[in-house]
Amino acid sequence: MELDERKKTILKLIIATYLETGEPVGSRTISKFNDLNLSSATIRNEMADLEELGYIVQPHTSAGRIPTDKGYRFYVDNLMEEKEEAQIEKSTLLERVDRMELLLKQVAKVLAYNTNYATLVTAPNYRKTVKFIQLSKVDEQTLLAVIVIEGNLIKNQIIPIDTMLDNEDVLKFNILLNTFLQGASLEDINLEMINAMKKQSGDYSVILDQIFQGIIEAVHEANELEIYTSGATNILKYPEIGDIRRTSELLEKFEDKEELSHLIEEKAGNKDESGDIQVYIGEENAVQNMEDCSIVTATYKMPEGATGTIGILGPKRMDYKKVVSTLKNLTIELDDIFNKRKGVNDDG
Amino acid sequence: MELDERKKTILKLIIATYLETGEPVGSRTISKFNDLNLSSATIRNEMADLEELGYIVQPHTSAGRIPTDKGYRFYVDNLMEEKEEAQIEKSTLLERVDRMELLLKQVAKVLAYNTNYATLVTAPNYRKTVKFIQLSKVDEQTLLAVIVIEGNLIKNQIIPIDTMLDNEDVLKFNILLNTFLQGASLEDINLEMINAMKKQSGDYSVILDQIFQGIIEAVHEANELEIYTSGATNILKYPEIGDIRRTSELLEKFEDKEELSHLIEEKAGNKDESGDIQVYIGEENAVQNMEDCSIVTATYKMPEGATGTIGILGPKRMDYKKVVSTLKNLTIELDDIFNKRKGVNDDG
DNA sequence: TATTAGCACTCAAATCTTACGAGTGCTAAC
DNA sequence: GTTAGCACTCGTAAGATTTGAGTGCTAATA
Repeated sequence: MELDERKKTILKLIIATYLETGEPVGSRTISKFNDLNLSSATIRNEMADLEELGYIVQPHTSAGRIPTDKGYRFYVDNLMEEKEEAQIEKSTLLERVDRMELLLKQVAKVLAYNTNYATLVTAPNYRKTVKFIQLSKVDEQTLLAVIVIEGNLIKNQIIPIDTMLDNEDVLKFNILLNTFLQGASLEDINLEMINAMKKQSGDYSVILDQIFQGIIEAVHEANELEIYTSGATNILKYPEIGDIRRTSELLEKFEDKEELSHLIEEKAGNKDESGDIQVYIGEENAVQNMEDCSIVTATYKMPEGATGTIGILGPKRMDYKKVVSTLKNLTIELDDIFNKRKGVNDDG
Repeated sequence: MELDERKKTILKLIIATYLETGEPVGSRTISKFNDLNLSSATIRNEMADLEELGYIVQPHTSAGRIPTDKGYRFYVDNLMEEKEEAQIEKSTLLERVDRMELLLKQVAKVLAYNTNYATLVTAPNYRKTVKFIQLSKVDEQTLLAVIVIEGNLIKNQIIPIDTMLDNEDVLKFNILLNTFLQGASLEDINLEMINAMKKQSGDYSVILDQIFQGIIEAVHEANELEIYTSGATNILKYPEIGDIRRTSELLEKFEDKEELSHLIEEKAGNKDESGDIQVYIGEENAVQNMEDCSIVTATYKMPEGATGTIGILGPKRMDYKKVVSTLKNLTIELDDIFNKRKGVNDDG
């Protein structure tokens, strides 16, 4: 069943009004809009239709209407025109972009600051290859492995050793490690490669084991889907999300990166074009305690084709226009940084 | 005015009961304790005295009594005997202690897990000296400085450069940097030292500036009072702390490391013996929104005399016994790690 | 003199009552 | 197709009533 123009207009007005006030919207409120020139009775008839079609609902008999998930969905897909907002955040984002970790943290922060919602940012899912390895002797019992992953993701690993090593030995190890591992990704580092390296290392194969363990740990850590969040406490600002128990459970969930990554990964599968906006409203998130929340995400893209996600979590009653335009702007900026700027992902 | 034995017993029973139930404690409840053998009327008289002395108070005329800050204080100082609890957490803590940062994070986590309160851990205030510096060339435009601070606190700094450097140059820089900076603390790195180094570096004094900037930034960062927190959302579990607004403000405050450090630094000044427990009850924390909270901290000590703090933040009505014993146990473990174990703070 | 039984009193919390009003659906007239 | 009018619904807010836990005081008791 298609909605005629008038129904669309009325639905749009209802949702827009509800987004602003948070109160159920009555027929008289809508009839007061000048450009409509309809009495409240007419609006009531239309509203009854819209309710029957499942776009709006009455919290109780003698109340105005509020949007259903379906109503929100229709609004987001068909009725909402995006705000073309001034891109104010530009200047705040541009510092210190030389390390991906710091950059993404900053993105999460900026987003939280601009929207007042809880935000999350996933690192791009690119094939994380080793750019550079440096093994150093910190003291007699301790080695330090520094591993720089493509994108300037830096991992440090302390490696305790039993055997005495002189600087000469460490230098040899460095050459060995870099020869084999530079450009390799986690999947490349298999038993075969390890054995080949051990063979070349001669007497030191025992210590090489220790070193490997450390390095694999570090690379593995880097390879996990990393998520950065910010503004989690913003969740508490929206009482509509539920009572304190539910809110607090949601908050805990939000701080559990493990769980969050499931939530996001699943969604990210849908579309891969940079700038694409995905909106998940209420029950569309099949997660407990999230019936009154919406998640809005945007995909950003790196030149190699890897994609990542930035997104916000807020109440269903949220300023979708603003959120979408903010996300779009940020995505554009991110694309810009990744594609034009030097540093973050230098193919050096 | 001194409290006689019976008043002490009654006060202790009142507070213990209130800690358990959370309800105001009436005279009849107390009179039911077998070993007391007093009627409720007698208890009422005693209670009236205790109220006059300021140890307990009635929330309203027809209610039982609850402890005042003064009452809690007396309880903590004089009435509470500590639980000698089995030290269950021992085994969980012992992994990966080779980097101070990871260790302290883990301490915060274990503490939160064991107490169900929000926890915070400050790094020891020892003089952070440079143990080791490694400058590496990651690619043509990028240097990476790795700085290991005493205690295996590791900082990475990406340094973009304009000038071409070959490996020979980098090696020279490394020798120069380590010669001057090893063992130096932040305060030692002054203009004089920098100038001396520049003089020795010959042609490269421009690039040295860039390197210095990076290193100073990293050392500076390491030198800040670092605070690790965990279990912040536990604050939401205690409705007595206030309505949702106050709780959320408190939560935000708790996540602001800056503010937290003030809170803790000020307290830490009091005592310096390892294992010392400090308790701050309600208004004793002159901080907004914390009137219904208590903070319990313990001081741990490193062999060189540096001290740090571990502590919890919870509602005034908390299980002080358990918290104190948990903190004591953890402090003992930390002391143990710092003093006997190798790695975390090796004077090598 | 310390303790206790008894009793009137207080007051928060729970329950019920009432009034209000925003908003609806329906019908009949335009 | 639109609208005016009206009876109806039901959540909310403001009182009124009840209940019960707990007190303070007084007079009797050991």
